[in-house]
Amino acid sequence: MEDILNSLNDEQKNVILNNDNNVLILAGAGTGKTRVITSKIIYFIKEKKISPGNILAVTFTNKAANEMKARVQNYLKYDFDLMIKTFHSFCAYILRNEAFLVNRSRYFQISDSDDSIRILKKIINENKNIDNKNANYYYKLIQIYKQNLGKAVFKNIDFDNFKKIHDLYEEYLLKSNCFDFEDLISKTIEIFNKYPIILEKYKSRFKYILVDEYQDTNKSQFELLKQLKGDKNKILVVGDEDQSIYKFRGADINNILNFQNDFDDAKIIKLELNYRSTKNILETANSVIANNQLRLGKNLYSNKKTGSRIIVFNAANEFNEVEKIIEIINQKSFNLNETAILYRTNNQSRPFEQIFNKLKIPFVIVGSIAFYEREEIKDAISILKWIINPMDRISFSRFINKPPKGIGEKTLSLIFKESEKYDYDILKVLKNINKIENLSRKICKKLSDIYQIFYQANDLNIKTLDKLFEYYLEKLKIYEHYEIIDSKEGLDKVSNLKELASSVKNIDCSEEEILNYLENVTLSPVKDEDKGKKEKIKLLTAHNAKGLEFENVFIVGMEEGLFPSSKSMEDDFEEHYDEEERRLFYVAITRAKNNLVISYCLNRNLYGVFAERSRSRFIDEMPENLLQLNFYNQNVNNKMNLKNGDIIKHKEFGKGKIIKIDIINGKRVALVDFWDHSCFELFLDKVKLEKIDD
DNA sequence: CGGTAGACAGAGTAC
DNA sequence: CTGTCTACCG
Repeated sequence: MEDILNSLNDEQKNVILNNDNNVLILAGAGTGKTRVITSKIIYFIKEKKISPGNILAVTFTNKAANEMKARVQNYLKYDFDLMIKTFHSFCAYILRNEAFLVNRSRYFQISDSDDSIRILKKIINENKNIDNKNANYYYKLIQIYKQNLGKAVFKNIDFDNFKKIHDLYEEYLLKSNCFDFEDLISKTIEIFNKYPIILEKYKSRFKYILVDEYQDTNKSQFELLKQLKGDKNKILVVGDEDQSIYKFRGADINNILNFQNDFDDAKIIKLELNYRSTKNILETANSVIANNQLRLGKNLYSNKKTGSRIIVFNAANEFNEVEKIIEIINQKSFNLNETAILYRTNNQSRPFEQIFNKLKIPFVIVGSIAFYEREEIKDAISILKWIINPMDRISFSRFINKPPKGIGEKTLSLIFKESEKYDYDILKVLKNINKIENLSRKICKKLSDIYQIFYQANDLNIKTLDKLFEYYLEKLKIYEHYEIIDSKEGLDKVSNLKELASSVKNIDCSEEEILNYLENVTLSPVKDEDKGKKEKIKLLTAHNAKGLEFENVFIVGMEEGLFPSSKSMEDDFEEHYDEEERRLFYVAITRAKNNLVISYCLNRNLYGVFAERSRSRFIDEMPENLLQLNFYNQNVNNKMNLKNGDIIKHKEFGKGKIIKIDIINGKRVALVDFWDHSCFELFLDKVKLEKIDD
């Protein structure tokens, strides 16, 4: 233990040695908070002789949880049951034990947002009398409603209409023996409220509750912590209000701002010594975030060198931006593996992918869970989900008609209706499929064939999950289904399915293992970053970059409307409307250890048309004396090198040919012969033209 | 029921 | 420009 304490600075030691209070550790970026939290756990176990089973540590990502677990176990050198989980997996754990109290079995499956939206689409289609809003809209409302534990918090919506859809959706989940993401939290709370004896069980078990990323907790997660926190146990939360960037999924920054009021004897300990970034980078970050009002306040300092200035440049458009970045990388000989490109929205990766591919520059898109969102992967997983939980309507609907065999909405409705006779067990419906009237002979035969596939699997005694996948994908003709689509796409899908199968070679086919696997896949799919360690540039969103660090960081697309995003600001027309976006920018800046480069485009293709952009307000908040500015303000039409004879497209006038380009009063004017109009003179700095190849 | 064409709307972050 | 929804036909 001495060695651990010695490796900590005074701020950090303070955390370890303070055990009498409920504590908020206000930990700035790069101040070693993971180290502190794991040291604390080790201290509890070794010095305070607290049994590992009495400690609960909650995080937001499985990655963080696993890291923490690994560090603690590595130090203590023996295996024990450490309850280090994400909010969602912790609640799933409780629900596996107590689900019957909310009318589910322990084999419940988790409906992800995609599944939930499918359910809502179905409901909307079947109830033509409801408001014609889309499924996404209702999904969002339902999540908010659940996060607020059933309090109607919305203004300006038809609550009765909403409630009707909500109730139908709940019924669907209930009959499917499923929970959605928010249910995991809210149903746990419901159980704790209804059955104090159950709550008491967990409350007395967890003597110490540690919470990571406290600034990201939402209303229901806060409520859950409040429930678990009794008179006798202590809570220690770690967070940074300046890194609260998950408002869109309900995170409430007030939880961290009000910690001292919410818990008695609460003490705040600040960690401000940053180990990550150069002084220049840190000072830039400090200046930017100082513009926020909603803060507890802290000022990071660094013992590292001053470092080079922050490069800020602009580019003609998003392709030019990529080219300039490549130039900088080459010029400065950045190590690709230590270089990250951060953007606000996922689709901004495109120009990078295109150009990197063309130039054979190795890259990886980090953190996209795209693999598990693919149609074919979800199909395959839905088969497993349905085996474990034969009530799961949404999973059943997903694979049953692939390849197409005439089983559509109508047949499904009949099957679901019939399932009422068997406690909603759809497998039993298939077993007795002949008993359904109004079902064509053909469909009946198909369904009973499918039943045979599932029935026979029992006799085969399949040992590992990959073999099980192979069996069903083969027998259900799903490989065939995708192979028949004679295109690259179909082949990609088959190879993705094979990849999925080979990723589960080591997983046993026991019910418990499969249950566990399905939960992991839904709550924390393995992300691409984990695969392969080859030298590659990382592409990722600023959100995904949280918690990571790189030698060299590029933050691109720093334009008004994009970063800060206009969408995000629509949500929030209050006083502090751009603060969340500023925090996100702050998170992005503080990822950089040594080199930081910021860029924006003068023009960007949106909806297929080039639109002029203006630079982000956040750029102007960076201290100019720390920057190396590289702006040019050449008009982009000039940059396009328009010349006589070029074919261009104008938004209003359509296509035309440039007859000549003149300079009038210092401005470039093009005379264009439009195909559908006569000739016009256009000031090139005023109009938006798109050059066309033909 | 399934496939497709053509209209239409729509760019945001994710457990 | 791209993905999604709708309407219609086989």
